[in-house]
Amino acid sequence: MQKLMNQVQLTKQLKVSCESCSLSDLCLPRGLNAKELDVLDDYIERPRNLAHNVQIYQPNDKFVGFYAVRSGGVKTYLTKKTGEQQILGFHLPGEVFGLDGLENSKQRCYATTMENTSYCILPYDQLDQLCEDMPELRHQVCHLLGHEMNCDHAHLLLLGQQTAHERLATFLLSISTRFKRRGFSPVSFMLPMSRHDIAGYLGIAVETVSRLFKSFQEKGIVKINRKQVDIIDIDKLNEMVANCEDSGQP
Amino acid sequence: MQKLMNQVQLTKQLKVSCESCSLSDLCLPRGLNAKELDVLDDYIERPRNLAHNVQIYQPNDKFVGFYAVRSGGVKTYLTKKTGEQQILGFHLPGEVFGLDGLENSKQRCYATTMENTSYCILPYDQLDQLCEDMPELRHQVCHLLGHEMNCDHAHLLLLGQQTAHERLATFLLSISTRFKRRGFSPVSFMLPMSRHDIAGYLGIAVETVSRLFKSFQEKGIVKINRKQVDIIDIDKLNEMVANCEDSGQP
DNA sequence: TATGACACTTGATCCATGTCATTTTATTGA
DNA sequence: TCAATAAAATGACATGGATCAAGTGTCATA
Repeated sequence: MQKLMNQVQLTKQLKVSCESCSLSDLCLPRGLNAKELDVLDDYIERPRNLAHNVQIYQPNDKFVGFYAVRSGGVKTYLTKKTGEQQILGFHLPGEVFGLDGLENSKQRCYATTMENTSYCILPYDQLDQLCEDMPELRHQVCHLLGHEMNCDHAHLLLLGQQTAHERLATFLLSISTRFKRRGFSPVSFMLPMSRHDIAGYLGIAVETVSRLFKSFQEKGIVKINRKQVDIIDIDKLNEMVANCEDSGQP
Repeated sequence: MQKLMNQVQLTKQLKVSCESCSLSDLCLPRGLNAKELDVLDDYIERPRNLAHNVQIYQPNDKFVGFYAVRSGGVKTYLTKKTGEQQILGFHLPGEVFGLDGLENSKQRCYATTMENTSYCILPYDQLDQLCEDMPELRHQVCHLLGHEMNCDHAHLLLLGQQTAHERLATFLLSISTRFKRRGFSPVSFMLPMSRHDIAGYLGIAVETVSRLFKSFQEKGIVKINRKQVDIIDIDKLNEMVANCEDSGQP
């Protein structure tokens, strides 16, 4: 019996369809009906596995399609000639990246794994074709693009107007929210990225990240042990960012 | 004869079709054939005129579609509760804005005119419908979205990794390029935005903008008179930003 | 041509972060 | 188990821009 179960699970894993993927309702297929999902499914290039710190693409690489993270984590970034990286985004399981290739069918930034990572590819030509007959998919793609854009805008506000304290608090809350979304604890998690990458995302120095983590800890807001984060006082974090974005709500 | 000419011109102006618009090959219709253009044309809401400093939309307003600037200039921005504005983009004639509404059919940022401005609206529902039968339009929309995204990414690099000098140089070169694109002088132009807005875009203080303009002028790079900019030494400007983005090219 | 109102400039001062140097801690691999 | 290496933390110091506080110029309106 146990053996049979394993067999079934193995088959499912081998198929790795969107339908069987636990992340599908966080990912691009969200909102599609079973039939639509089935069509889309046929075109998806099934998960590839990469080790830690492997480059997935770089500027001028041909744009093949959207990438969906299944496990692990990916960072996208631009660099200065002097080497500094500006991290554009961290991409966790269920999230999509690679949209920067849409403008000219060439990638514009770098994408690199932050740990052992598996991902799917949604080839753009097929996706585009499917959009012709599937309004729902079209909307889903636009929703996704709009979402990315709004994330970038929030990131611009962070880099342009927030203090280092506010930036780190915003960052922790963002990661927390995303763990929660996947059904994990929003107050106790393992960061997938290095201090260096956090600094690159927040536009501050690594040393500042270290010092701020220490300061947050001393204030009893979080407990940090290397990459393990435990949020002790999430209200305090929310308070810290209360003035940061004015969404027009009261 | 003269009278007839005027009559013809008047008719064309009244119609204000994309076909007759001098900006159409910079704008969304770029790349569409005459027939496609004609179909699109029917759906476009014809130019509206607004005075200086008028709000076009704000967060939570219903998303109606894309906006195309015909004349004047528009800024889009987010604000902190304390009032600071992070300018997300300046939108000059021929450029499109309002894409932030794609995520949830609600605008997420503010859009305000910077001078007397006229613009067209491309209603989203119709645009989406047209995309079904017009692959070229679909590609054009994706191209546009990709472009916006890449602009935001360059802006992130600017805010996260560049010095104030580099930021201002990058900004001047960007405006210069966009004037050139429209067929105007790339070295002598009138800025449509205030010092305050430049500061908000670059993530620095107004005072710093003033001092940097002065410093650039003393170095013989530009001549600034209020909003009138004359670029004296564009090579120097390019030099200043040479290390800023590494596009992977040699 | 006076009178605000506002945008911009300039100067003086301060401080939040960056930079550089060193130590500590974790990780890897022989 | 012990280097060897890399990542993170810490300390001392420097500084690019922010902030605050006057000024000056410009434009609109009466």
